[in-house]
Order: sequence, then structure tokens, then C-alpha cells
Amino acid sequence: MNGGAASKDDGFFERVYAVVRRIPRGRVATYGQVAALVGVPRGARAVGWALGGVGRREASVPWHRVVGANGRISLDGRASGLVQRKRLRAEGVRFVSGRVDLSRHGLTS
DNA sequence: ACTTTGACGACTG
DNA sequence: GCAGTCGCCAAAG
Repeated sequence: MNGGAASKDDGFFERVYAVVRRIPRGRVATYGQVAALVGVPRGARAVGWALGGVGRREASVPWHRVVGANGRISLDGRASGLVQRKRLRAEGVRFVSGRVDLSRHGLTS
């Protein structure tokens, strides 16, 4: 499918969703890491913006596996941040000082 | 086409 | 550790 390079799904959002969907359970990735995977090493901001627009895709996109640099939760201080943390913990992710242990669950570790 | 916003990242004081 | 600043990118109005 999608033999042609250009499809109507080549939006930045779709690309981010595809990458986030590929994040294995029990593992986490940073915005910068996701940005690099989608082809924009410095689009961390844009990635966060895209994830915020997940909306109905939240069921198919494990956005909770995406955290800020150093495993810090950008949503910290919001209700969604609490949910994210809870979900990660439910997957067996180890938290240290309110941060995700990237040394253990990092996408590259 | 321009301005503003946003779930970022890294550096400096 | 915290507050302030700059740079980066994409989308919406």
C-alpha cells in the first residue's frame, strides 16, 4: 500500500503517531528521540504539538510513552501527566525522583 | 504572508 | 535545583 511516496497521510502528525505506536511496551522515548525518528532532529516542539492533537487516536497512540528530555514528564503538573505516570508504572517502568529511568527504559538502552 | 502558540531542548546565571 | 533566555519546528488564526 502506498506505493507512491506521497500519500494523503504524509502529515507530520501521522508520522509522529506511527513512531509512537512502534514504541514497545515498558519502554519510553523522548520528544527529541521521536522527532529524530520522524525525520526532524530538532522538531521536539512540533512533536509535542502533534501529540497534543492526538484526540481520538489516543487509544491507538501510546502517547504516555513519550516523555521529555532526561525522562522528565512535560505534562507534570497537569491531570494528563498523572495519567501518563500511572500508565507507565503499570507497564513496569521504574520512576526515580519523579523521572523515568531512561537508563533502564530508554529507547536506545 | 505574518503572528502567535505549544505536551521541547540546551545553556547560562 | 530554579529562573530566565535562545533556538528549533509545525500548525492554526
